Amino acid sequence: MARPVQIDRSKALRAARDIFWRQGFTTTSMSQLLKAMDIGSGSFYAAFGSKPELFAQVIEKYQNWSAAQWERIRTSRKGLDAISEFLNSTVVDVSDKNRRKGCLLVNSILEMEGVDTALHQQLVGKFNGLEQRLSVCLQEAKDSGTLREDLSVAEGVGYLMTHIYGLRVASRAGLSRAEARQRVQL
Amino acid sequence: MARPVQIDRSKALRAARDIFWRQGFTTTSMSQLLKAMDIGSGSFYAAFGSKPELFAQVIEKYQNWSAAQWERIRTSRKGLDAISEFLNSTVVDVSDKNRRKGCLLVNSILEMEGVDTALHQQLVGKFNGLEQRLSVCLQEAKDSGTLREDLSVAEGVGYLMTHIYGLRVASRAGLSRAEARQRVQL
DNA sequence: CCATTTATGGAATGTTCATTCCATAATGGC
DNA sequence: GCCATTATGGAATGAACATTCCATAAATGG
Repeated sequence: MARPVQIDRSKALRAARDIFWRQGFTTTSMSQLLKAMDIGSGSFYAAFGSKPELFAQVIEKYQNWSAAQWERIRTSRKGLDAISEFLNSTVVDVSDKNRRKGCLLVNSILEMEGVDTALHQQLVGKFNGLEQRLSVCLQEAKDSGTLREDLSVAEGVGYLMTHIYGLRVASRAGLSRAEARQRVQL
Repeated sequence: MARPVQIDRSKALRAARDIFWRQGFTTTSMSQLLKAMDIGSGSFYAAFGSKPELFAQVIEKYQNWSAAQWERIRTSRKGLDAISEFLNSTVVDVSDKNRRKGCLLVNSILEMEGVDTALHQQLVGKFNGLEQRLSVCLQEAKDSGTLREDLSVAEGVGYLMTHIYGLRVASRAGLSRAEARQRVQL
């Protein structure tokens, strides 16, 4: 009937994710983006709506992937083990040299502050989901007695969140994977 | 002889610092900047050169102020006391509601990555100066036996740097001063 | 009080950006 | 093989941006 769609949607989304990850949303221009995704502007606007809408879709996919990874960890581990495994995966996720720069979610939270308030809030909400998950694990550890006696669950969560922010950001600022690995050993 | 300069240079620099601190370099447009500094474009380019040059001057001033604050702490405290006091001052510095957003230096390191590589490197260098200072304090603590036995100086520095990054970034993402205060108690 | 010099801020400039427009291309049904 | 339909990518558009230009303003020495 009509000309069929040529673009590979998920391939294009992956390319967009990677360039946003490396350069951020604002810094990445439409011309760079189109070149990276290897499509023309006509197809782009037909398929993804606009630059901000594409970004939202990329974030959504990343978030789903990240949540799935957490589920995978949780099926085999509980308490401090789960947390430790999560920190290890964070180090890997965050330091994939010259492809990625830090954590896409955290980078975007920082960048969108004051640029797109709605998206910023949405991102903060998603990141806070992590706080819930960590809290559950710490409670498990508390119940089974593997958590340090003098540490409350709330304190532990605050400590971990700060540390996780720090890792994700420091790696964007040039921390090597080896250094990051060291810093994960509590 | 000629018309005298009307602008108050240090007042203008302070205004520029505050708007950059709140909004970042890229997001702040020249029209916003000129309004905040309350000067016209003619005077601006005569006095400060360009938007990036102004930014460099602002960073320089901030960095000097920050170094001076460190010196002040060091005159009265040593070892872990100095570090603890530094963390307290970080919390205050970083969470001055609706005037500031996180740490100007860290914010700029993150923002300038891939935008202005030269400035980015320069900023990372300045921030790494902190690593040196912390290292000296931890060594003092080690020597006087106040540092936990099982912690090396290098490990301690890595831990602290991650935590400091985390604090400065989390506060930009909406951490309240009260929460930040809690997280400073090791 | 005039001439000279320099500061000032708003108007003009040229560039870059995201987005839209459009001529062309590619398909399936007839 | 031609028609209807929709995808495509490059050219056109208009807004926003940093910077420059310039007529005017404000000062001092003569």
